[in-house]
Amino acid sequence: MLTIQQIREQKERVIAGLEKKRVAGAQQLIDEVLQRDAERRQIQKQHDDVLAESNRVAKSIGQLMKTGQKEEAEKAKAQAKSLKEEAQRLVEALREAERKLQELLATIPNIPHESVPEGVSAEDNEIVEQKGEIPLLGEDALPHWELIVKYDIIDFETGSKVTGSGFPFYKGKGARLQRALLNFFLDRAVEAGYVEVQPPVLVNEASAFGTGQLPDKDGQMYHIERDNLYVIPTAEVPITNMYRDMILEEHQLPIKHVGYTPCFRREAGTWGADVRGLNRLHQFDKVEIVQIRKPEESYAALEEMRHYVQSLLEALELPYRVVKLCGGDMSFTSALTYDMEVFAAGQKKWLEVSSVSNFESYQAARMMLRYRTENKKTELLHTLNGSALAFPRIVAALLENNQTPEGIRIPKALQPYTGFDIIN
RNA sequence: GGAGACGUGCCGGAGUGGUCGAACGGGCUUGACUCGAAAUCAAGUGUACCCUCUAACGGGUACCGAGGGUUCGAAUCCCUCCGUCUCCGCCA
Repeated sequence: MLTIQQIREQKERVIAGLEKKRVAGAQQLIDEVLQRDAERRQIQKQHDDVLAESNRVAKSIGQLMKTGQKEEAEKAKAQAKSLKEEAQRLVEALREAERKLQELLATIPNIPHESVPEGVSAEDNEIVEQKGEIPLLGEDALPHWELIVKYDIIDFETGSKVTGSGFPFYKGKGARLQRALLNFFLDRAVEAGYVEVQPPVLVNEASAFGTGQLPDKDGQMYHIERDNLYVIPTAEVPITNMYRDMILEEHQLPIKHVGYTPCFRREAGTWGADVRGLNRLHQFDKVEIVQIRKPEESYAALEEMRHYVQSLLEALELPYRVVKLCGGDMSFTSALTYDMEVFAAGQKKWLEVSSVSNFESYQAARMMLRYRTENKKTELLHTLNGSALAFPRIVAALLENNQTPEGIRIPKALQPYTGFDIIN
């Protein structure tokens, strides 16, 4: 979240940022935050003063007892008691003020980087780069949801029976392709300097809050009520939260991790004609990269991550474009996001396969993730992450773009991992 | 799942109601000594919030797994929860 210090010190910048993100009533929101903050400080001052007095009296009682001044001690006790009662009233008011302030702060999204374009929706996003040949297929080119049936490699109907819609089975070469992608993506990331981790796929409430899924995306996650655990929507959550409540030393930085997990999303109310087949699932596989950086390095790291993801798409010979999201289309927690979209020639659509974001100190503030600077100050770190990559839409594009009368060709880079060069 | 033990600062480890943010040792930082290093000696060494216009400095409050309670006063007593370890059970 934004810290109260940030809001106090850079009020105008914060308001302008929220407006760019199309937050309604930004000015009033920030005014309310500042007013609540002032209230809180005033109450805390009173509370601290009363407690300080109470502590002084309590200490003097100890002295009086030692020197045997019983009467004096009794008098002091009575005084201490009334101070204590006053403090108790104040502590309740203080908690209430803190709770209100925190609640309000938690609803404020991150503010965008200055380079983020103005805009309200995906149509205002800025295309930064486009690479690769868009394949010219004949009129008989099939979308992937027909190809998977034709070659019997992914089975949605059985998944519906066993679990529900959006939970497919991968079979035969389809399953093997998943395994190939997993190893391919992990091997590449490790070569690029990311340390592999295999995280839990269930996280507690504090972790879900730490990376910003709670309270903003409560309805998006599966929740296990009995144990109060959330099923992760992305590996970002457990991996970034490894460092929650930590003060890192400079020599530990930068931190770079890669992890594979299945991801689970309820996607309530988002089903429609344009999310057929693999385009949107409740369970899907993803390899995620995460970096934790000193603030002054984070934008260089973002570019590095973006180019790394591009190199994967190039290795897979997929035509893609890089899109910089506009203010209105960005996520709650992000300061700058690049989406990577591949062209799927069967459905003739661009599909988002990766989203690479710099959260600056937004997640770090929620997680209390800091480092000690050279002059021994503690300072919030910056967190970043990106998909590298999400499997289903990659598979969709591979199937559609590489279909031939003989079968579906597998790109060269993947062949050592699949053990075959065609699905037929 | 059952029984028991335990949870203190960067680490080890004291502390069973008052002057304890916390002995002692190690580590680390700075200084002295040295051509330099080692050894030795001395000093320092947590986090958050608040107050002082800001900052340094200073002052206050809170924090000894978490949350409650008892008390004028709790790391120390009581309750609940979480975690770790040992034994038994179960099991991939």
